[in-house]
Amino acid sequence: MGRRKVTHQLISDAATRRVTFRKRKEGLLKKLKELTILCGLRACAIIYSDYKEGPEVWPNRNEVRVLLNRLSELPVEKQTKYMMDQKDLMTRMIQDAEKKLEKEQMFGRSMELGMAAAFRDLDDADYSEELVKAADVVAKRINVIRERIEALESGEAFVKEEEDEE
Amino acid sequence: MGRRKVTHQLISDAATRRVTFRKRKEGLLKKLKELTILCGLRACAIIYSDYKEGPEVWPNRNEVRVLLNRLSELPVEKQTKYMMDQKDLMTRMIQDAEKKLEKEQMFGRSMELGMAAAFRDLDDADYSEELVKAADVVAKRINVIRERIEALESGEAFVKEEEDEE
DNA sequence: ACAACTATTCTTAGGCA
DNA sequence: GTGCCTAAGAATAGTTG
Repeated sequence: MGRRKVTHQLISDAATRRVTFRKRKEGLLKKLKELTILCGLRACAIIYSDYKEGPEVWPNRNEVRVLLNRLSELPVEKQTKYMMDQKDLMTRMIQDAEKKLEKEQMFGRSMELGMAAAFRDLDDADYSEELVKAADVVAKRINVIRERIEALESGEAFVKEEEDEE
Repeated sequence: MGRRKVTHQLISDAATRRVTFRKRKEGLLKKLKELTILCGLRACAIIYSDYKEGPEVWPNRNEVRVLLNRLSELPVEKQTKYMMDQKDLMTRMIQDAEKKLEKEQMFGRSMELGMAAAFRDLDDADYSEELVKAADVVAKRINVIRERIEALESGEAFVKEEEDEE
């Protein structure tokens, strides 16, 4: 009953994960709506999931289009200036990957995509020294992970499918 | 001490509004991050405010680019299929406008922009009968609001500037 | 699969430094 | 303007029908 602490890792059970997705998505959009009302500003959100073919956008496609037009109109400097730090994302992905390995779970395509996106970032823009070092750490960790994966895939057959329902 | 009920209207004091913006934005992005971790999916967010020149994006510009590329690749049917209902947005804007008038607050540029976006939506896609009726109601209300504004602006001088700091 | 319920954790408005 | 604090209030994990 009630609620347990947030564990900060992928929910392993597919059904539970799906329910949590719906509940939290609802809560999230409520928060976003409140923010726009309370502070008198515009915002949009785009969420991709395996539960629908297309993305869910908020509040509507046109608002997204308008805001994105503004985004593309800005010079690159200003776009980058207000970017959130991406080191956090990489750290997160490493943790995810390691946890997945620990639990002998799927190491699927979405994971790969996430990684690819993070790395592409490093090629086409200038980043701080700190970030470059972080990238190096990431690269080394990934090699370790890949070796583990190869070992797992060649040696055993417990890499089970459970995702991609619907 | 503590916290009062959420009032669901624009915070009138600029300083308070700004603080609330920072706090809630932080909370919102935390929620978004949790969602992506717990449910193993990708998401991004874009927020426009008067507090920065450019938009704030999460988790980074490249993730936004990747997800938006997917969005544009989809056929229009599928894009629309998963759109959230926009009637809610219009209803909200009407309420906001009316509250602003009641309190003799600013009727600023951001309001106009929001309206324009909502109406443009009605031109370039097919919407349900119900939505068209809603649009009509909106249009009529707006005329009333505009008249009130003209009356206020010509007759009195209490329409004070308080926004657009920084 | 969803909707309601509710115990519990999490979020945050207002106050203070 | 920012950062910490804390209680009032909101969100939600797990459970039930």
